[in-house]
Amino acid sequence: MAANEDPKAVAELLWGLRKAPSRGPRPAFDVTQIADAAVKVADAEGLEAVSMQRVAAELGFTKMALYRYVNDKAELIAVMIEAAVGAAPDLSGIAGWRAKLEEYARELSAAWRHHPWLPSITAGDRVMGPRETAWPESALSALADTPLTERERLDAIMLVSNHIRATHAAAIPGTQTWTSGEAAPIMRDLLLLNADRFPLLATTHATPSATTTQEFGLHAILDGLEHAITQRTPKG
Amino acid sequence: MAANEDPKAVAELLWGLRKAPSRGPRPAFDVTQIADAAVKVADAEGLEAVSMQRVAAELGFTKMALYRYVNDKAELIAVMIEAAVGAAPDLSGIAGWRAKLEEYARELSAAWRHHPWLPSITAGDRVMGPRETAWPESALSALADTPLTERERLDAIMLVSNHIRATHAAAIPGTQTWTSGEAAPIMRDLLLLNADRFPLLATTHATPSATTTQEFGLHAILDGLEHAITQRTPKG
DNA sequence: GAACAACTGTGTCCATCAGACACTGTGTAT
DNA sequence: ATACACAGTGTCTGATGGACACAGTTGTTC
Repeated sequence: MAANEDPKAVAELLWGLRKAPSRGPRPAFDVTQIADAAVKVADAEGLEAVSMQRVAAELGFTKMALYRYVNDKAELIAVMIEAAVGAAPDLSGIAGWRAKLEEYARELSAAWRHHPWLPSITAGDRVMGPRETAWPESALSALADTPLTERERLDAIMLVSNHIRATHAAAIPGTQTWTSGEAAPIMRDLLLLNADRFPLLATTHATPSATTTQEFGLHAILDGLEHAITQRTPKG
Repeated sequence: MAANEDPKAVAELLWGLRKAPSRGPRPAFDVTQIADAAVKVADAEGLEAVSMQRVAAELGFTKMALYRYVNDKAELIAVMIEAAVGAAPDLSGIAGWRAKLEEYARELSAAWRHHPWLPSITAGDRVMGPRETAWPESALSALADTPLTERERLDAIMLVSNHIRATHAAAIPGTQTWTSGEAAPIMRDLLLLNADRFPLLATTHATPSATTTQEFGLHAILDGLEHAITQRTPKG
C-alpha cells in the first residue's frame, strides 16, 4: 500500500519519455498490455480486485515481472486511467457554448459509465496522460468564444466535470439519489423512525420527477454560467 | 480489506440500537473512544494511517479487542465519520435561501477543513449517523420557503455539497486548482512542452483572480438555483 | 454461596497485499 | 568470444483485515 506517488516518474511513463533499452532480452509484453489487463479486471470485478498479482496472472506472468514496466501500483493506476479514458469529444461541430458543454457532459458521463471505477480515482491532484489531457482541452474549447477569463473557464469546466463525477453513481441506470444502492432503503427507514428529529428529510419521499439528479444539477450549473457570461457581455 | 459493508449493522451501530449486554466483565472502553482515537490518527497522519492495529495501540489495547465494539473496518470508518462531523449549522437566523445556503457551504467547508480525510469518504451511497444526518436536514431548511419540489431541493443541496467536496482540496489554504499539490507543476511543464496539442490548456496560465475556484462555482450554482426558483415563482 | 452462562480482552493463525532483492537466463554491443 | 544490460522468477518481509480458541471476569440463577 505504499504507492510511491512520484509524479515525475508517472509523467515520464504516461508521456512516453521512458528510454527504451537496447540490450537484453526482448520484453515479453509492454505497459499498454498491462494497462489493458488491469482495466479488464477493474471493469469486471471492480477496482479493489486490481492487484499486482491479479493483473500479472491475467497476463500469464508473475507479479514481479510487472515491476519491470511499472515502478509501483500508483503507476499501474495511472496507466489504467490513460488506457480507459476514451477519445475526447470534438465539439467543433456544435454551435454555442451551452450545447457544447452539454455534449461534453454527456460524453464524459458515457465514458465513465463504461468504466465505473474511473470517476473516483480521477479526482484530486494528479498527473494526467495525453489522452486524458485532451478532455479538459476539449471542454475549454466550448468556452473559447466566451468573455470569461482563462481562470473562470477552467473553474467552469471543473464545475461541470465534478458535477458529473459526483452524480455518476446515482445516474447509472434509471436509479436516483436516495433510492439507489443498498444503504438507501435503510437510511429511509431510519428517517421515518426519526421523523421528529429530521422532519424535512423524512417527508422528502423522493418524489419522481421528469429530470434526473444529474440533469437538474447540470441545468442549474449551466444557468449559472450563462448568468456570468451574459453579465460580462457588453449589451449592444 | 474485506469490509463487510453490511449497512444494516452499520445503522444499528450509529443509531444506538446495539443491545447492551448485562452479564460479563465491564467493557474497558466504548465505541466513541475508538472513534475519537481513530479520528485523532486520521487528523494527524491521514486516513491511510488508520488501521485496527494503530487505533488499538492508541487506546492501549490489542487489535482484536476493537472487534468487540465494531464488526469490521467499515464500521470503524462509519463511527469515525459520525464522530468527526460537527454539529450541523442552525440557519434559522439567516434571511433568504441564498444567504442560508452560502452559510451552509461555509460551515461545511470549515468542518471538512478540520478533518481533511472526511470529504473523500463521505461520498457515495452510505448509511449516515444522526449527527451527520442533521447536515442535509439543515441544508433543506434553507430551501423550505422555496417553490422547488422536494426532489429538487434534495438535488440542490447535493449540488452544493458536492461542489464543496470537489473543490475542498483546492480550497485549503491560499492554494488554487492547477497550482496546488506536487503534481501540478509537472503537469504545467508537460502542457508547455506540448502546447501545440493542448493550446487552450497551455495558455491558461492560471491567471490570478479575485475569487477562488470554490467561490466561483458556488456563485454559479446559486445563480442557477435562483434562476430555477424565480422561474417557478408566479410573478405578481 | 456455588454453578453457570455471557461476555471480556488476548494470543495465535491465516490469506492477501505491495514491494525488496538475489538469481538465472537472454540478447546485444564491443 | 566475452562482457554487460536487461528479462522474468522465486523467495522473503512487513503490514493489512479478520477468524478463532482461549483464560479470566461478572451478573444471573439455583
